[in-house]
Amino acid sequence: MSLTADLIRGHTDSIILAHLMEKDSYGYEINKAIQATTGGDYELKEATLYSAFRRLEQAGWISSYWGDATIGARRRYYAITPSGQRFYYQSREEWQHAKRIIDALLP
Amino acid sequence: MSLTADLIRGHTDSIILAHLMEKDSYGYEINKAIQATTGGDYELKEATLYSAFRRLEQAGWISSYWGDATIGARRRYYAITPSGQRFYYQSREEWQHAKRIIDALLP
DNA sequence: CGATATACCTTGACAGGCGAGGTACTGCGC
DNA sequence: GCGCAGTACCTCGCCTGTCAAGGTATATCG
Repeated sequence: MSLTADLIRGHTDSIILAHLMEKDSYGYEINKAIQATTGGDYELKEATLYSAFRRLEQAGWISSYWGDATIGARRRYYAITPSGQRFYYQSREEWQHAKRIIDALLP
Repeated sequence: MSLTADLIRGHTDSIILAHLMEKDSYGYEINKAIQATTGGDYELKEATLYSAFRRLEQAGWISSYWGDATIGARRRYYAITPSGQRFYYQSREEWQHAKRIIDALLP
């Protein structure tokens, strides 16, 4: 929801990478998965999602390839790279850290 | 630290309000308090702090008055308003919510 | 045939964070 | 007496991430 959007700002990259840790995926599917795991409480806006893909690919944390487009709309699949995996683990630790800090500051 | 800066983005307002819940305070002191409670792990940049004050005052969540400047540099004190208190409690709940969402998305 | 769902993408505006720079006063050491 | 560190405030302008709005194309179902 829009309520929490500002607070989750900055976590988009990690959230996307988390899904790519499981398996290669594409934009639409990732977004559906996020909605599913949060029970509809959160979703990425398309513009946010695709600008994140561009950012992540430029950083070398993901790579992309076109899926088989013999049927249906073509899909651009993304795969996480080794450095992307390292970045993900690091981001998760930073999240744990940030969480502790914010919890300490909001008594 | 710069590491967590992006992740805490968006929590500046709540963090400031949290300190004003205890007592009226001024910029410099609030920042020192944040550094103290986080053991130096986090600090607000001055520009961030003062732009937040402007934002919060415009929103009617805090009010300001000049402290006694008979000695030392003058201080502008800030006090939280009733609507600011309501906003603070609401923000804290939203943080709990956002925390749950992010935890669910970063397994 | 039109609506809906899938699936992608771009543009441009906006807001928050912050580096860099500035002001002014006090107290300390040399 | 002078410079420096600490206290305390403030502004300007850039950068980055988000997202509303708009666009494209295909498959399915009634």
